[in-house]
Order: sequence, then structure tokens, then C-alpha cells
Amino acid sequence: MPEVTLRDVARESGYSIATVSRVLGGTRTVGAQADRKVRAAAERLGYRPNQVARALRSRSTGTIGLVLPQITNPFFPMLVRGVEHALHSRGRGLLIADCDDDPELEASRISALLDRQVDALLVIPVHEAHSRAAVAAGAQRTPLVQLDRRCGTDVADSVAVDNTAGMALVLDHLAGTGRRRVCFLGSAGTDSAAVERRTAYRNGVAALDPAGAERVELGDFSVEWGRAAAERVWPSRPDAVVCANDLIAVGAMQQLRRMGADIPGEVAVTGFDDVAIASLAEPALTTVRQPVTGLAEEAVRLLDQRLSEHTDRPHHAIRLAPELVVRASSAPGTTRE
Amino acid sequence: MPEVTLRDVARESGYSIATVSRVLGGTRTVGAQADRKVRAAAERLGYRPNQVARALRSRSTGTIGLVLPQITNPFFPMLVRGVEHALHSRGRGLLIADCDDDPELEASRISALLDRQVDALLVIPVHEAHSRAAVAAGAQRTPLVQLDRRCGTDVADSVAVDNTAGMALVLDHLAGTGRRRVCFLGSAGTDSAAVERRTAYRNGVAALDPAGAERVELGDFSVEWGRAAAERVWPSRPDAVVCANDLIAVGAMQQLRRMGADIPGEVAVTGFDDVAIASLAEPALTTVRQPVTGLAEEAVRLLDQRLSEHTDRPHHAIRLAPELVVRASSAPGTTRE
DNA sequence: ATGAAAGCGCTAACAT
DNA sequence: ATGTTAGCGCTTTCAT
Repeated sequence: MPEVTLRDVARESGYSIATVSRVLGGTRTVGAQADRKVRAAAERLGYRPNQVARALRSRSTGTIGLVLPQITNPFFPMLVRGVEHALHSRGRGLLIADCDDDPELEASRISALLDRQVDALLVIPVHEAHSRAAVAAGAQRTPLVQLDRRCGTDVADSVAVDNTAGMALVLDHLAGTGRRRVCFLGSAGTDSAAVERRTAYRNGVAALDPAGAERVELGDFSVEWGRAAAERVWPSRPDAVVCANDLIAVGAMQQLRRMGADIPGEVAVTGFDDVAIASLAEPALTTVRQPVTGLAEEAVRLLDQRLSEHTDRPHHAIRLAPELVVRASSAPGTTRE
Repeated sequence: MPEVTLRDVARESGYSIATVSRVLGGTRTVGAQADRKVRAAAERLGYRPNQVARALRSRSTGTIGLVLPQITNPFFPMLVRGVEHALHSRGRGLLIADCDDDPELEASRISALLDRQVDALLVIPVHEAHSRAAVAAGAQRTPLVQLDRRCGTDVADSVAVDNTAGMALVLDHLAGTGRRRVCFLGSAGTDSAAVERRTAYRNGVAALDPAGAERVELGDFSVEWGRAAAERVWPSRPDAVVCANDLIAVGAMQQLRRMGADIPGEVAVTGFDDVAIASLAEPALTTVRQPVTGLAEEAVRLLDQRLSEHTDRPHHAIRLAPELVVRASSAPGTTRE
């Protein structure tokens, strides 16, 4: 089936290619009659604009590239979904690239997307330091926004959750429900989530437990580490275990129960992110929900802004407020859920 | 920074733009000297081919569209990862579209991708019946492969796991570990996974438990349903609960333990898919691992095949063998893990 | 308000 | 083996 082109619509409507283009593109005002006739003809023939030709001419593909560390990491699909919807609602497409947590792959994916003439890039960097060069290079060639994580502070725009505020929500909640012996299971990483969450914990815990700042175990963001860390802190009998993300919290809950702890009776457990597993865990996990839709929308808005302005203003670093989701794992008092 | 074009490389190397195109595209044999000089010039100028221009001329964007029901459904990201890697290793790009489980959105996403001139479509249909028209329409316009699920049997090529074989693996395993009172928690859906898994259970269970074919509870593929269904079957004291996917199994395990059941001592539980949560559950879940990488590669191979042949041969329906992953939830005997 | 024509960067006939 | 030429389908001057 031969594709219908502008030429065909022009012939069918009796107007020139240029007029048809203007009507369908809404580029300039045209006569009411021309408008009607052209639209009718386009409709009749089932005309669909060829985006590739349009892109070649107008130097804009209407396509955004998203580069992320690992699509199978449960937090990222939520972000991808948000980005996809934000883009499609503006008529844009989303080219996706998965890096397998490898900075070298990341660099090659970034240039592959640039070769495909994406209008802009959204990057969740694999690593704070090792991704820096590739991200900076990308930002040189096209508008680029870092999402969720970032490489240092001066590479490009960035959008992320306010980790400090999230940690404060958790600590306030624990204080309000009478917990007074708190510990923290976090990540030793240098990425912003790891650093900000542990710093916020250390700074905020003093208000309800002066010794809490000392009860900190650092590993990585995994279930396995959660289990190991729980084993290390349980002998000191905390009445609250604050975890830097949901995976750590799930591991910690498993290990605590295995050691005979009563959650939330004896000890409360909290997570961060609100991935699907948080609500499925036993008991259901109290956690900090990231504003994923908001993050995605802010990121896309920033890109649009960079695309429309041509002036390069200083980088924006946007932080969005999270929300506390209270579930059974932190129910007050000495009752089993 | 002005983009370097073929024209620039031609001027720099002293050859014509056609020769440069041939060298860089590897389209035809050229003189050794020309080859060297052109490559050197391209290198020197940092030439990157413009994929949009190439696409317009050659009528091939090197881009594949993937349409899926819900990226946040934990099974799909594994598939996306497989597809992404299979495509990138062949120099292709992946445009992704999420349908929010809505057939109408799905139809609009499919045409949006076609408007972007994708070379082919990979579709995980939202619904067996409601997706059919849109998928068939897509298959009319471009090579299309259905992945994981499919709309009826005659719409387009399809690639999926062999559900029947997977269920057989589970039943053999349970038989071999002495389970003799089996029940099934499945989905009432009409999609191939739901139908094939429950049929395979019914046909296969007779060998170890003649009454097993009657102990079947059907709902949907969710944790909630797993909980509810477990509550219904536990009074009959099965020694094995076969679930149609991992989510049902996780819910069933939660409810069984809540009711005081000992897993796997009293009762074994099995899942299907091997999503991340299967290994994180307590106890770790015995399940059927889908060959995700294989599925993705087969799908991409089929697309390539359709793209190179122009003849349309009958539709292929490819089934790949799954693998049993034995974990604690089905350990034999009357011991706690 | 409309049309004619140029050309985005590339590939593929068609020449030589 | 290499060059010349003609577009791919569209947007956008520049005319009228």
C-alpha cells in the first residue's frame, strides 16, 4: 500500500503542497475555504504526516532519549512510566536505552541516541563519578536533564526527590508514635540518595534519640544487605529501624522476624521509595513515596524549557517533596498488626 | 557547533559524496586508497551520519517500537531489557510505549509508533480480544511480532514461553518430592497464559492426584487473589499449592502462614515467571523461570526475518522451554527450611 | 492568502 | 571504481 503524501493531499484538494503543509501544521493562517477543503482531502485519503521527513526538514525528531542504569531495578519502571506518559501526551516519542549498570555501555548508549537525533536526553546516571564524562559530553550536544540521580552538581539540570525532607517525615512519624531507640540501615555509596538520606538521618535523629546517630550500618541498597545489617543491629534492641530504601527494609524485616522480633510491636521498620514490594511485604512496609509522576513531569518540563529558550542559563536543581505512607510495619505500640 | 555532513567529508577527502557514502555505509567495494582516505577524513572531522536523513532516503529508521500493557508489571521490565539488548547489539533503537492496560491507549500508541516510521513492532497485547483489531491493523502496516501474550492465533507471529511444559515441570517436581494432595490457584482470564497454565494443570495433575483436577480456584494474577484463594483451599489441607504466577503464590504464602500453615513442611507452594519477588519471598519461592533473554532474541530474530524476506509466509508461533527453579517453598518433607 | 522553489543529509540509480 | 544526478516528504523562504 503506497503511503499517502502531502503531494497527494495537494492534488486531491486542489491546493498547493505549501498550503496543505500550512493547514495541517497550523503554521500560518489560511483561508477558511482552503482549510476546510484541505482537511477534508487529508481525511478522505487517510493522510499521516511522515515524521522522518518532517524531522529532517525541521531539525527536530520529536523524540527524547532516556538512558537508565537497569530497567529491572524496581524503582525505574515507575519513572519510565511517568516519563512515557508525560512525553506521549505532548506528542513526543521515547527512545529507551538500558545500561546494565555499566558506565561504558552508558557512554555508548548516549552517543547512539544522539546519533539518532533525539531532541533531548533524560539520563539516570549509572554512577556519580564514572558517568560524569559521558553525561557532560551529552549535555554539550543537546539539552539534558539528570533524573533521580546526578553526577556532581554542575553538569546539567537535575530533578530528584527531596531526600532530606523524606527522612524528616520518617523521623517525625517515629517520634510521634513513641519510638525512642532508633537505628539506620543505609548505603555507603556516594550517590546523592545514599549521602543525603544518611546525612538527614544523622542530623534529624538527635531530636528523639541522641545516641541514634551512632547506630548506623552502611552497606548497599540490597535485600541481602538489609538482612545482614539487621542481624548486626538487633542485639542492641532498637525500637525502630530506619532503612535507606525499601529493599533494605524488606531484608531487615525478614531477618528480624527470623530472629524472633515482633514487628511492629517491639520494633518498627521503615523504608524509602514505595516500590511495589513495600505494600506486599509482611507486615506491609511504612515508607516514603517518591513523587514519581511529578519527577517525570518536572523533567520533561525542564527539557521543553531548554528546547524553547536558546539562551543557556545556569543549571536548575529541582527537588520535589515526598510523602509518607504509613503501613503496618510502624504501627504504634505493642500490638501485632 | 555546525554538524559535519557527508559533504564536508567529501571535500576533506577529495572524493565525491557518493564515494564517501559507499565507504561509510559499506554498500559497495571501493578502492583501497579511497577507503583509507575517506575514513581518515571522517575520523578527523568527527563525522557522525545523520540517521534521520539516512532513514528518509533508505526508508528504514533502524528503530523498533515496543508496545506493552504496563511497564510497572514486574515481569515486563525483564522482557524490555532483553529486547533492548538484542536490538542495540544490532545497531537498532527501541521506541517504547506504555498502555496503562487500556486497549484504547494501546491502539493510539500503535499508530503513534507507526507514524514515527518504526521498521517493525513488538507488541505485548493488553487483552486477548480487545487488542485484536489494533494489533491486526498494525500487522497490516508493518512486520509485527506478539510477545508473551497474543490475540487469538492468526493475527501475527508470536513468541512465548511453553506454559504446558512449565506446568509439567512443576507437577513432576511435586510428584518426585512426595506431594499427593495438590490444588491450583489460577486466573480465570482468557489470555494464553491463564488458559494454558490451568489446562496443563488439569491434564497433568491426574498422574499424582486424581482429585487434584477438581481443586482449582480461579481469579486473577494478583497478590490479593492469592491471599483470598489460599483462604478458600486451606480447609481441605492440600500438601501442595500450585499457583499460576508468582504474585498469586506470594499472596498465597502470606495467607497460609497467617493461618498457621508450615511452608514447606506441611504444604509446598510454587509460582510461575520467576520475577524478582520470588527469590525475596519468605520462604523463597519455587517457580518456573521464563527464558526472557531467549524470548526477546527470538522475537527480534523473527522481526529481522520478516524485514528481509518480502514474501509473507504463514505466521510463526514460537514456544520456548522454561526452567524449574527449586527454592525453599517446595523443599521436601516435614522440616522447616 | 496562496504558490513556486529551494533544500534538510543522505542513498541509489544511472552514468562513465 | 568513482562521479553525477535525482529524489525521499516535508517546511520554509520568497515571490505574487
